[in-house]
Amino acid sequence: MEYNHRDIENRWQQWWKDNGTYTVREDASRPKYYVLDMFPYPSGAGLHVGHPLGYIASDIYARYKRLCGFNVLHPMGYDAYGLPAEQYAIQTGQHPETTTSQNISRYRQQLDRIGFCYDWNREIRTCDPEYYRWTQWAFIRMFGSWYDTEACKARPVDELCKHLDDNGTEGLHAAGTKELCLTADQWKAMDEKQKSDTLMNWRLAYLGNTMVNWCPQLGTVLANDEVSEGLSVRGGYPVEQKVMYQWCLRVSAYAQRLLDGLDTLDWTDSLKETQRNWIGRSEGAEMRFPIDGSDVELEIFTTRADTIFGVTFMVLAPESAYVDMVTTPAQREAVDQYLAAVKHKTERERMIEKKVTGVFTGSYAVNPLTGKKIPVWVSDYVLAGYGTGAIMAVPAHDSRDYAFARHFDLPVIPLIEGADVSESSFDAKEGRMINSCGPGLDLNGMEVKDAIAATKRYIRESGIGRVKVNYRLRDAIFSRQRYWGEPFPVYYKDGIPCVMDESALPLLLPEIDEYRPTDSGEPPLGRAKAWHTPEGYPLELCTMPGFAGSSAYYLRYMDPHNPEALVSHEANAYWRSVDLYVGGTEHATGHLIYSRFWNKFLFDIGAVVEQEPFRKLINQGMIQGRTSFVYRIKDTNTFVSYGLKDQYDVTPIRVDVNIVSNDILDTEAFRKWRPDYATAEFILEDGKYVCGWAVEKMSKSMFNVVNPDMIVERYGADTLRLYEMFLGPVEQSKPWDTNGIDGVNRFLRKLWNLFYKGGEFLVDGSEPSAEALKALHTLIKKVTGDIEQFSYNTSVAAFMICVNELTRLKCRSRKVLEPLVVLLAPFAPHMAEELWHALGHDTTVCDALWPVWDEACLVESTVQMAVSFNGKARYNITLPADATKEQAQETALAHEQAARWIDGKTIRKVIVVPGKIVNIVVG
RNA sequence: GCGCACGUGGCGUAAUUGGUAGCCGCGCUAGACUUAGGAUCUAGUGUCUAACGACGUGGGGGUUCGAGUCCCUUCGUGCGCACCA
Repeated sequence: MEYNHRDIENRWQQWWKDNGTYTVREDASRPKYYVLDMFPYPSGAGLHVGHPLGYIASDIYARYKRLCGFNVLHPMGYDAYGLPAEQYAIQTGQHPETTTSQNISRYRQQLDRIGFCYDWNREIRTCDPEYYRWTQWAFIRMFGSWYDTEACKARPVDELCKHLDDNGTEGLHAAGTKELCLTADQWKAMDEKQKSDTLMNWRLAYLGNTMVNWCPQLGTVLANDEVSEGLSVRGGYPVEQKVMYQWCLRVSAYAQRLLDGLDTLDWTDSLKETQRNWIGRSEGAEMRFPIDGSDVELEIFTTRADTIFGVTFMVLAPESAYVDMVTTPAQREAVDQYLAAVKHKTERERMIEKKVTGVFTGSYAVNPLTGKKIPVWVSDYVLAGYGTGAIMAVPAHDSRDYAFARHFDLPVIPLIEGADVSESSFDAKEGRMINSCGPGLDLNGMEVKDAIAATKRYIRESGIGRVKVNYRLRDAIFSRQRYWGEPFPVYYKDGIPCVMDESALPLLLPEIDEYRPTDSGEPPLGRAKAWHTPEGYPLELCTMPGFAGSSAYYLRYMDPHNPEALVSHEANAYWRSVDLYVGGTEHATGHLIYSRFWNKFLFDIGAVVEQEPFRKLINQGMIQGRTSFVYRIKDTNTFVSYGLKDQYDVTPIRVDVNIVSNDILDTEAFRKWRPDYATAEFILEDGKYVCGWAVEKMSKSMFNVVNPDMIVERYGADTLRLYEMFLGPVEQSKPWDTNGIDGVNRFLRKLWNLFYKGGEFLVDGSEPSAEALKALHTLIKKVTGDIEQFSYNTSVAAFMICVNELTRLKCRSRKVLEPLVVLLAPFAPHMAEELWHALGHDTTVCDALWPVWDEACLVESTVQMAVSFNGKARYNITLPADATKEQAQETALAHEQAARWIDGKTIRKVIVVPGKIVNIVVG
């Protein structure tokens, strides 16, 4: 019987389905293991060859853990809300739900063909009301919570209200948008609307006027991680800054815990570093500078309080509330002009230009240490969103301040001995302080480090400010002006935002006739009929962002059909958290921050038992596409082959990789590809049209998407699985190519031929030779170690070596081949299952026992001999079995010679290579 | 600019973690077999050399009996943050 992948794979996929092989139940008698993939967004292009890279890696691990006796949870679902489906809906009028479920069926079909061990009974979709009711539920709970910065946890808003009733803000330690100061009487005197507005300052889910990233083309706001270099990550449209009244999540309250938690995680250092960067903790001080001749005090944040004697001006962010307060009538016009100019520039333009701009407000601040008057300026190099939106400028020791001072001819006072500030600032935190003496504080002669400490102490004692930790991490903007997302369980009662009762969930996404914003500029939900509560209060028109549904999905898999809770306490206490999470590194500052935040919040309210959602994380590399190009001669419909293109004036055009083979274009298929090209002419080289190529991200718009279906069809799923693993380390990105796939396929056929020859099943009960056993046990040892380290490429190589060896030995022994099948099961489950049953088993290979290697088999063919050296040290040397006496003596002699180097030191290890000595390790 | 990775044959990669550099696969070369294929098998394949041999892990330097691996420096690539005070 020949190896027929189609027959085998179809048959066993059906069998697994019929027998519920991958159904998982909680089982207290076995240890649990939770393996999770980042669930995909079901795009219209279908699954491409890059998706399965991570899925295969996790599938191998899940299957391996099961063979080792763990009860493995390995679920899959869909991140179903998203922009592409909505944009498609706007164009075609088709309901996003329709296209989304079509795409999901396609994904499911493709996934099934690869033979994953998912428990599909646990499938979830974020757009399913039975799922998103728990997203809405979490939002309601966040709305009803505030963050106690002393207890370091979320607490119910009722307790906050009680505190305000009793003490006002006195003794209140709460993470808030602003520092509020209220007496109990002031609080109690507020009406309902005022109280609601005030509480927004502390709620974890709150409505606030915040600077948002507004994308006009998409008609919606975006979170910071959805914007890159001033462009939207999805679509690449320009993004501008704008103040809007939006729902936000107070992620910033958890900044320190998100930072601390990283130390407990088994993630790569680079990913942790990325998150640390994103959280951006910096220790510094907040200081107040009074404005001369006014009651206003400017509050600034600095990490270089030690440079306070070098402050020669102050700078405000254009959006800062201080600007209005300190601008003098004489400067009013100039300032307004500047603000208008800044406002017209997008963030991207600001970043590209990097020109020094600014305007004087007319006011002077007073340096609290020297009493000197210093001018207050406005400039867009100061960011409104960081610190207090105002800075003290120290041009001698900050390059940005330096550039500004030089441009506007402001004084520069050097504060560090020997620092040359004639050409540029001296930013390093080292050296001895000079020019730094004033009433109450003398830093002269101190090292910078000590000066920072001394200044901090002074600030605390003198009351001119306070030591403060600042984070770069901002609150997450949670409103999206879109249709295809979770509706907020929020209504407005006389303008006061209220959340719905949990018992009323889910709040279903209403049907609308068109998916565009309304003519009056309201979000699409403004088109919904009867979009109000039974009492007639209007419902929120925005929907939640993409990360809402993906923030707690891993919890729902534990208990996917529970109508009472997101996850029952029992299920959560059993599965706890994800032991292994596999996904792309692109989620480092998005999903992986939000999920950790969400989980910590759920932990605070007692809904889950673990502080961190993902114990270990592996980032699979991206499989890039290899885009093919054709070259059209300008203003013609003639295309010139790659080698001749330099002779013409050409435009490169991307062409569908599926009509290109080995860089040769199928010209007939090209003519049929697009109506424009039906009449295309070609200038060929050697009768062929050669395409150019480039490595780019695999995406539909680049026409470089390769679907796994063709590979599965031609070579089978087992070959695809092995090949994707064989390509290189899972973490590494690489362009897709099929150059080595034949080798992997050949290996599977060779392995098959160990069991079958000419249609006959040849495995027998004979005793294996020592060599065959050695080959097997070497493999067991290697593969077991490799799987634990996700080094699958070397595992596949080890399989090849073993099979080649067994083929050479003509080994047909069941004692070798049966364990081999078990080892194969995680990698090539279909073939393993087929062979397992051929060996006479009637249960699945998934329930077999992972073999343990026998060290004795590995050393059996070598002999151990003891060599003593000077009577002081004694150690073992392993020589090959066929080593001659002469060789052994030679070895001993070599030791003696080597001993001259080691002179009195202890011998730790001796490494002997067959025949000759290499070295002696001494300690 | 700051931070984090990484750099090995024609290609993808490996190296027991400081111990024979190049495992395994692709490709290539030669041969065998054959109703000829996108099949299978055998041998060879880092560079230079007719050969002995020498050289070889981006470049330079160092530690070590011994360095792809550790340290310094330089160049190059990728990723993250980026006017964050």
